[in-house]
Amino acid sequence: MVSIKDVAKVAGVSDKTVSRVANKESNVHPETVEKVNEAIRKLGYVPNMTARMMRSSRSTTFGIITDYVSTTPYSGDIVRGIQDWANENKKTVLMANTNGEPERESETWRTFQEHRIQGVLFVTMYHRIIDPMPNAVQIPTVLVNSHPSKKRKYRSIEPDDYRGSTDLAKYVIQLGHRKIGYIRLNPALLGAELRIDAFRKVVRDCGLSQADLTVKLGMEGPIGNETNWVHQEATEMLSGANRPTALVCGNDEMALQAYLAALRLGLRIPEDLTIAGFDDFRLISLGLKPQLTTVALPYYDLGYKGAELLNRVLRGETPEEKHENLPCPLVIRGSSSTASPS
Amino acid sequence: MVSIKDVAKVAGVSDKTVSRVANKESNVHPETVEKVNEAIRKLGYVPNMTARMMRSSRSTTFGIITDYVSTTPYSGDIVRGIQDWANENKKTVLMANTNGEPERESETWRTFQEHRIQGVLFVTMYHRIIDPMPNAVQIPTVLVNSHPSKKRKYRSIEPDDYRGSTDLAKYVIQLGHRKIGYIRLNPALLGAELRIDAFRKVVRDCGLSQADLTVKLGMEGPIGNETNWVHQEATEMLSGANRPTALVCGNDEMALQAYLAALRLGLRIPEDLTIAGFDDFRLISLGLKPQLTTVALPYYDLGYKGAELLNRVLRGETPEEKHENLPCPLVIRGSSSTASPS
DNA sequence: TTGTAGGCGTTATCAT
DNA sequence: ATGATAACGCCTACAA
Repeated sequence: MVSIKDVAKVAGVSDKTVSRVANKESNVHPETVEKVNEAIRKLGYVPNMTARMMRSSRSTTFGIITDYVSTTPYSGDIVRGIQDWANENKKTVLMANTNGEPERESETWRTFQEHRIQGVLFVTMYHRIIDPMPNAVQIPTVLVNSHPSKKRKYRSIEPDDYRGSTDLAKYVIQLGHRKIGYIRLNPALLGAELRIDAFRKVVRDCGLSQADLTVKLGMEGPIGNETNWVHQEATEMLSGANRPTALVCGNDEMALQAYLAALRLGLRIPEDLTIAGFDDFRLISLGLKPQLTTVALPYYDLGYKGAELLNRVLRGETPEEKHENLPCPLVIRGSSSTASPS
Repeated sequence: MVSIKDVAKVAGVSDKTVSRVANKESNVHPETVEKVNEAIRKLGYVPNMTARMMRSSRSTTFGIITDYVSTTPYSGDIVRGIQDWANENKKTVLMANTNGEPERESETWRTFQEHRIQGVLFVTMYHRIIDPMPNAVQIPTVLVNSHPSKKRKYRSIEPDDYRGSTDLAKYVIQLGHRKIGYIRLNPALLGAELRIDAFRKVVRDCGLSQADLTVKLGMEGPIGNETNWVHQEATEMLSGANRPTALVCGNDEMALQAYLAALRLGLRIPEDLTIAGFDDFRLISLGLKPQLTTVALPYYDLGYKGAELLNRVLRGETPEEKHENLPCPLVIRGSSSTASPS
């Protein structure tokens, strides 16, 4: 490989001068700069980050640890967000996936240490409580899309499920719906509780009785292999004479099930029934016809702002144990409309 | 940071000996190994890859370039496949995403050169023909999920759309269906042609007349912002007296549209109508009820075997311009059944 | 404005 | 089986 010395020889200057030019330092004679740059071009010299990093012991690499398995497709947007931030700020990104296996997680921490990484973004595919690496590792870390367990101190950046669900509830009630069905998310997810709590609170605050809100459990069991009651529950809920005029689902996958159930019962959406979901999984939310009203998960922003947060942490600008909450915007589409006067 | 010299001092040996132990070289006295390892443990020494790489100029890092935008969620599985292979083979993975922007692509090549990466996996989110980086870069590269344009020589690994579609066509015909509808993929996708060509050939080979196969275009326009005719076309196709008993769609997104259209027409699936898709986007294929028969895209394997192929290339074990095709397995689920005797 | 000396942490080479 | 010395490519510190 062509090194700084080769360039120096061709340009007829010292290697240090080449270094200066390569780093765009001031105090180099313009003519010299020109000369050196020409040599660089001629030889196709590309600086060696490895050497640069070693000498200055200043890394510009972030590590990403994910726990993806084949579920939760759009959570990959978190990584895109991180990469965009990294690209804009001249950082490089080293990535590893644990498949959720603790052994691979600790291997990864080790590898990242070996590479003298600046900091780590620990990305989970769904919103939950975690406790990364029991064995002490001292690389600065930010949790993305998860909340740290009490034991350790980590900064985190998370979606504001509670607020998003509040907005959705208010919207549905403002549409005039007074009989509302709600099919709950798997309780194993942190979002499940936040979303139903928020929804219940709004219902109460708006003066509706709890009887106007019918809540059913849609899924349960281990993530990725849950039992799914949604179609059945929705069918039952929508078959009664006193059926709800709006059916809210814990997420878009469940909304799809409810949607199918409604169509099979001959209900028109949104004229006869308003359906809404959560997550904005576009394969579903944009795939349905009419498209699905839903609360979007800010995956991309979680990544982008997570990287930003990590950067602030590295510069000592952020206190320990700081948690950021990112808004989950309500996306209104065709599956919801005002309650028809019945 | 604690270095090899610190360990040497504590263990009372030379730094080279520590190096030997760290690299598990033979010809070190067992007692010495023990002594050194204890010092390593005591000091928490972690080797510095940066320095190691510099000295031996042997990199163990693969670069991944993706062109993801927010569409095509499951293509992230390609990356998972790569990461799994990398993990199993002690490679590290540097990642960058171009968002499809050429400027970012060339920045990325540059960055990878700076990091003295071993090789690059160029991953596209959908199956298409590409021509990476017009400006010559000499890092060994394997294209994953795309086919090189004629101009340059690249190895590639791609899904066998043709074969997958052939299997699906045979299956549908074996079920006894004689009137078949087919809604085509956006012609901008490489898979579109492969899939319809294969389908047509099987129909011909099985002695059906072309009149028994009704082909409609389902989507067109720029990827990510296409015009969608599927629901409309499906409704039309299924409304006629002489309607098809099986409706095959270019992918699962389109199958969802067809599914909804069928339900709205009061058709039962699969009793009245067999529906099949392509891609196995599980949010849809497992979300529908009954679940969708489809041809799976081997995303994970593309990544895993792509990494494997790159590794072989790096070891000089693979000739130039070699293309691998990976099978797209037919996944039979509830949305398909034998044609009812009408 | 430019150059020299030295060292970052590791491994290659050659001795012992 | 172990060690001494040099070198990888770059940058820091200092000098000219």
